[in-house]
Amino acid sequence: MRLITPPVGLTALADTDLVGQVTRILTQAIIKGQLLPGAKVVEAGIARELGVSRAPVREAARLLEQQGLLVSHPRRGFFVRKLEATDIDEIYDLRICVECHAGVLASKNMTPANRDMLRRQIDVMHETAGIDDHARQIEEDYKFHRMICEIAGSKRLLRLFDDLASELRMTIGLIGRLYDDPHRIAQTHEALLEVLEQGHPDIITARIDYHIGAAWREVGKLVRELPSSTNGAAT
Amino acid sequence: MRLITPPVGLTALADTDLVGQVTRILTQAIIKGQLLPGAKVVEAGIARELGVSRAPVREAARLLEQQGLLVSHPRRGFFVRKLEATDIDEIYDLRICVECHAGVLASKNMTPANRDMLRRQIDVMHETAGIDDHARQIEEDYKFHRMICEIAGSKRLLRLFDDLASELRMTIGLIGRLYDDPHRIAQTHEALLEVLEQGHPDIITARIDYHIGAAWREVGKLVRELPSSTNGAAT
DNA sequence: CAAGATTAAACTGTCGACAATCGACGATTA
DNA sequence: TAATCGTCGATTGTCGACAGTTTAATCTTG
Repeated sequence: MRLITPPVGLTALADTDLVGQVTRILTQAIIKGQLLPGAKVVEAGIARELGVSRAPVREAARLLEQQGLLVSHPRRGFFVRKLEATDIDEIYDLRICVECHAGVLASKNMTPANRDMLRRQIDVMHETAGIDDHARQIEEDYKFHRMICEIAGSKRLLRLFDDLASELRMTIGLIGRLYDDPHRIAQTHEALLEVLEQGHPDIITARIDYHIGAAWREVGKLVRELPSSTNGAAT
Repeated sequence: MRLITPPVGLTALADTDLVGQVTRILTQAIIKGQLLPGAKVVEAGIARELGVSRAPVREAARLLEQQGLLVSHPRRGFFVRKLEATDIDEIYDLRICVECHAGVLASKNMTPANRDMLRRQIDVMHETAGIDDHARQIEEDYKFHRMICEIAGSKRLLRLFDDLASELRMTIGLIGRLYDDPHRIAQTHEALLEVLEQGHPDIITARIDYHIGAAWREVGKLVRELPSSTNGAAT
């Protein structure tokens, strides 16, 4: 069977997928702090506000639960997850494990195109370093690390990174500021890129371990300084 | 309205936590091969067969999608995921990454109680080695590895392992038999436990890397031997 | 006035229904 | 004859409703 009508290269039009939209909106609301940690997510309320029924909201909430942004107490509803210090530790610990691996894989797939992509991202980081938009700066930082996972070439690795990043984003509103000078952070990434190009697994691992470990220590310090909402959302 | 889609032979269920039950039942149906890879999962059919409405079934399907057991084609429904050879590779690659890390963490938390638990599990593996129940043998193997993740003490690490194992379980019906003598596999785990007790990170990593790598190579060989359903579940 | 009991409101879990959409099959045309 | 179009049944996406449970608000009582 031959191809009868040749494709003309049109972009598929936006699906009116409500579940996906609700998921994105809720995620943004949590990141932006409109939904504070521990807050109850009332299905009917969200549904009314968005002009949809509860069914899509419930399905979206289940997704966000699986993703770690919400917790579900049966018969009582969904609540915005409260990240404890131990959660932060777990996430950063996994990040190190995962990103070290991604780095090694990525270095094997390193092409000029990939190198340029990373290089350009570092440029973007330098550009946004001057602007007073911490959320944006953190986001550009994530983008760089995400690229490494993309280059590693494993869908599951990438999804894992996205999940972890998504959980960490919750803390942006909490922390509110970067833990170091943005330019300095960008420079750190230059060094990281250099090591990736060189391609020695041990060195890459050590470097990424230190890189993320540094962030871990700083964020951990900040989190422990905070009023540190003591309860665990249980009862 | 007649029954259009043929029943899959699912059992009835209780009346609380429907979503959880449907999730478990569908998972089992996939593992046991009642729902073959590529098969369409008709919401109404499943719902009718289980005696519930479509709402819980949809939510369960969404969970299984996030978990990688199902894929969703918008407006066309859910289908049982088809694992390609590259998927197997990704999963085992991640398993190595994750379980090496878990092993190192676990060795730090190693207590007599933990040691005994692992030891007993190896005994169980030896016991079931004689029985002609390959699914059971594989399950006991997973249990041992899961214990290591439990001992590691990170909820996220454990969940990650469960997700990966869940995806791999899909292949049990596909592979159908163990890739090696069960007793020999059990012995391998004894060596693994020994290394864990000793507590040298590098040795642990190397050992687990080799241990899982061996399974990877064997399973990979089996998968590539199969008719290897070439298409991607489209149409 | 405080603590427990009681009642009312709100919310979740689940269901059945309806319109929009998809895939299959047969009709149509060159 | 083969490719395209039109039609129809099956299935999804979404909705509004109802029962049971949880939460709060109010009342009772020592």
